[in-house]
Amino acid sequence: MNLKQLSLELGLSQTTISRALNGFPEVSEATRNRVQLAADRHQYSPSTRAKGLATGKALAIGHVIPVSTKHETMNPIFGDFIAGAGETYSRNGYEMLLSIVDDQSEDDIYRALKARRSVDGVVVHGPRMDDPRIALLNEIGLPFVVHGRASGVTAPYSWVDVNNRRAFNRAADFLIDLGHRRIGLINGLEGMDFAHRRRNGYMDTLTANGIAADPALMRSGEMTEEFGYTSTRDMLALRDRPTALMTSSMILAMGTRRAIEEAGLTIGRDVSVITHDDELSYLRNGGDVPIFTATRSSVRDAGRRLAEMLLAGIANPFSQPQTELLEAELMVGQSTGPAPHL
Amino acid sequence: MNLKQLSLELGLSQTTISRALNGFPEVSEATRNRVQLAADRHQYSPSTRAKGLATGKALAIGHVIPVSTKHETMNPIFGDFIAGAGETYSRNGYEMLLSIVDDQSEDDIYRALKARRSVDGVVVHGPRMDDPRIALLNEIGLPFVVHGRASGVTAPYSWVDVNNRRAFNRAADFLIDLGHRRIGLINGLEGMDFAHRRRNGYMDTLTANGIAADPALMRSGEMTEEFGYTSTRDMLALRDRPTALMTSSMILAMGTRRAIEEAGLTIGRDVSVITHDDELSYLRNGGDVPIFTATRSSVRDAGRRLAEMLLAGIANPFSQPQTELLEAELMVGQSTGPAPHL
DNA sequence: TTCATATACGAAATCGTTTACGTCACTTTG
DNA sequence: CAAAGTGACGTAAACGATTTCGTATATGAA
Repeated sequence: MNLKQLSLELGLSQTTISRALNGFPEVSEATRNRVQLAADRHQYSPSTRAKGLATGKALAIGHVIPVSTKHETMNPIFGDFIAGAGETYSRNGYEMLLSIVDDQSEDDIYRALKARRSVDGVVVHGPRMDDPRIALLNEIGLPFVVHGRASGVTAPYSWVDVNNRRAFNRAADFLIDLGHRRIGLINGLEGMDFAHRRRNGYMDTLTANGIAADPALMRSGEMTEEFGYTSTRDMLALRDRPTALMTSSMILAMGTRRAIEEAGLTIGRDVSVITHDDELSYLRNGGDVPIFTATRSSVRDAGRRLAEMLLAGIANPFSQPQTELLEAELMVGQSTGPAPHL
Repeated sequence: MNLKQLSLELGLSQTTISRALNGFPEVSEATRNRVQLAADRHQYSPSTRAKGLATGKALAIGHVIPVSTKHETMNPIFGDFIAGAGETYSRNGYEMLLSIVDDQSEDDIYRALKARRSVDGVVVHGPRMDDPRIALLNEIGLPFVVHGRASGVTAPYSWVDVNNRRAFNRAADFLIDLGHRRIGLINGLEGMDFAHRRRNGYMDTLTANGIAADPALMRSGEMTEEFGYTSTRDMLALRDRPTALMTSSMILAMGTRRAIEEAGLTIGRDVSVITHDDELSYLRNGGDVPIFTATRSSVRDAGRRLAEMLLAGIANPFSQPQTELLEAELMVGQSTGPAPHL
């Protein structure tokens, strides 16, 4: 069913029908009702393509998901993030376009999305330090919001981020208050901006408390269970082993737990663990009492906020870049306790 | 840059340019090169919307991701699955449209996708038993392939699935060969078709070996770590506790491990565990030697195959429904051993 | 030379909307 | 009562491609 067919059936012009359905004032309530009824009856809904052509808007947002070519790893937070964003999109009549792309050829994708005019804006996932994508998107003039930030990029841009530094400050503080002095960090890949900020938060707090950061206690890599496991296992094998560990994700923390238990130690007693928790729907951190003490911030919520910000920016093209810094809560769970006397 | 601008610059008609770029024969090689060069120079790529309008194809595939309204849970395999499918799409010039939708209002989404003509076909995720979506899609005439199957649906339809029944047959057989008789099952939600098939595989093998299935040893629910944990904890508290457990996902298995270790038992000695492993990129089941003995089948690969099947079906509208049954490998890891004498 | 046949290109319709202008029949106003 | 609004609707031109017919020139055959 299309406009022409409807217009024939109703004996009205396509113009009137279009206006009636889009809520324009220059159409009487009587005919508007008549049109609406007929449209419902035939389940008419305008062709996105034709509408897009006519209006010049795509009514779609692009998400470009980088997949590491080396390990083919896809960030597990991604699912929940787009679940949040998708909510906002559909509420506003937008569609979501997904591009999976290896992190080599990202540039081309953004250019192509712009050239083909298939989206009105994009979300930048997994920003790295000095991320070149921000300059690129500014240059080609495609509206965007970054999930996270890119240290080193001076140009203004819109972003939604968790206060990673503060979160890891507080986590480290919490451990130090419990008497820990040997605190390890198992972090995401070094080039990722969030990992950089978390490490800074961790190191600053250590330094502020007169603790020298020990490179042997700092690991960064792809955030898999396996990496959490091997990192923890190696650190626990040190003669001067850590009494506490901070990890950047629940999945890393699960690997950490495996290594701790395999070493015959008890989590929360022999080794304390604090993890960052993105509140992934399938990885809930326990019920009433969290399993892991964690810095918690919902990535799904971040998706919602970011989508709203992007849509607002598109609706109002001359607005200034917006930013939003989400604070993580520190949830005390069963995985932390006073430092043991070794 | 659009066709008209290019045509003005080159002194050719839009027709010729379109034909040159789309590889039609009625254009001389000389002008084809000239056009190609100019197009490259200006980074011209045709507007998806205009092209779609003109050709009647959307060059896009829709993925409708159901999110359980009750628990807001999103299936963790989803990310890797679309990573696989996305590869195929971009290789064939297709885009991927994502709709996140609560499992109530799925019908409307399919109808809307059809009415708005925004996709050429859709992927059905998470089929349930007697899933009504298959009849719906057949009725409205939108090409589709199901990831999984729907027991009870008699109409033919295309699908790609893992041989869940066989996988759980083999896993149960393996445990029985090791001497286990009390074998628990921690499965996905009862209504999900895959869960049904896995349970059948499990029960058949038990029955075939003269073991009565015990309802106390069978659990099904949302496949979270938490559910794996509580299920295992409860089963281990039984006076006649299981010596082996089968779980439907790595994440469940991690919860299972937590409960086993918390109970002071050792995995692979006191309690054996076999899990199904979808080879999620961030949840690799160990390195050379798998952590968990597992029935393994790559969901990313399934995504690739399914996307190919769907595109083929769209290219050839009168073809018969295709099906593909992927076999899972049994990988022996460290989580299984001979049944202990209780 | 003439007619058929490629070869290489162009004009214009088409896809399904939106939207800038008309238009026409009634008020309303001075 | 004529001019000026106003309310309700229609005409036709976009939007940016593809595609169906043409058409002009060159080539070959009769």
